[in-house]
Amino acid sequence: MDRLGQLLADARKRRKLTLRAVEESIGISNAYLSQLENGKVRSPSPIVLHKLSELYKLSYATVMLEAGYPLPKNLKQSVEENRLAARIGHVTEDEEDALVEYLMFLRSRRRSGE
Amino acid sequence: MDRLGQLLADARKRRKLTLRAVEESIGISNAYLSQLENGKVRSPSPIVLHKLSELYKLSYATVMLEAGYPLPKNLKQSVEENRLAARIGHVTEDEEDALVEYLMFLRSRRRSGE
DNA sequence: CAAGCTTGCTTGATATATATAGCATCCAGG
DNA sequence: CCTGGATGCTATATATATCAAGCAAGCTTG
Repeated sequence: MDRLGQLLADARKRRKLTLRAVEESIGISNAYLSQLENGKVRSPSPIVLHKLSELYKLSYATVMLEAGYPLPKNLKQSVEENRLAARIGHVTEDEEDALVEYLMFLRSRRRSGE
Repeated sequence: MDRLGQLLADARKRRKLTLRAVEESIGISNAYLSQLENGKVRSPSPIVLHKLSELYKLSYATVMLEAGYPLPKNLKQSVEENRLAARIGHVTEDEEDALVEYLMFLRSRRRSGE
């Protein structure tokens, strides 16, 4: 049930790194790393996991999964939604706000019978 | 800067859900949801974000990205442009037309100095 | 108006992620 | 031996995620 710790510890040893070497390299304290590897952390930050994945050359997705976090299902939905984005292209934040507001206006008008 | 909160708030309203309805639905306290939407949470758990994404029918990848978490590599790029779509949700073809037209209007007006 | 809801928000409490400091063991060289 | 560094670990402190309770403003219905 604590496979994440094992995974991280194995990977670190495979790379022949000490806890303090990792700490120096990516700025995560050796104390915390030790707890991570010994299963004493329930929900480490994805940012921590990402740094470790990169340093150890592990798949970030795999590590996230092992940590018990969900992964994005697939690109399907994103790609679908992307139709609008593709058509509109890049928008500034202000433009985005304006568009959202305008859309809500459009819809409220339609609902109340024009 | 607190775009995650905006994203989540917009999506919830689009689904016409109250904070307490969401709480009941996925077991995240309305108090915490409020803080989330108002940018008072720095690093919400991916599990929370996942539940919200599903309930609101948002792309989990987009939400994660907006929260400042890294994504598995191949996903990242395709979703980056997709913020607008996630915020706006599904639009009919007519609405899409109207939005594009409105955006062009916005831009033309700005270019001519007013 | 009053009583009672609904809704969003704030406050106070608890849990836990993460850091700093320090301990125990091991091993190398003098 | 013994001193000193390296290594993994523990203990304590601080920040912050998350919840339970409750407040304020707005509706609604009598």
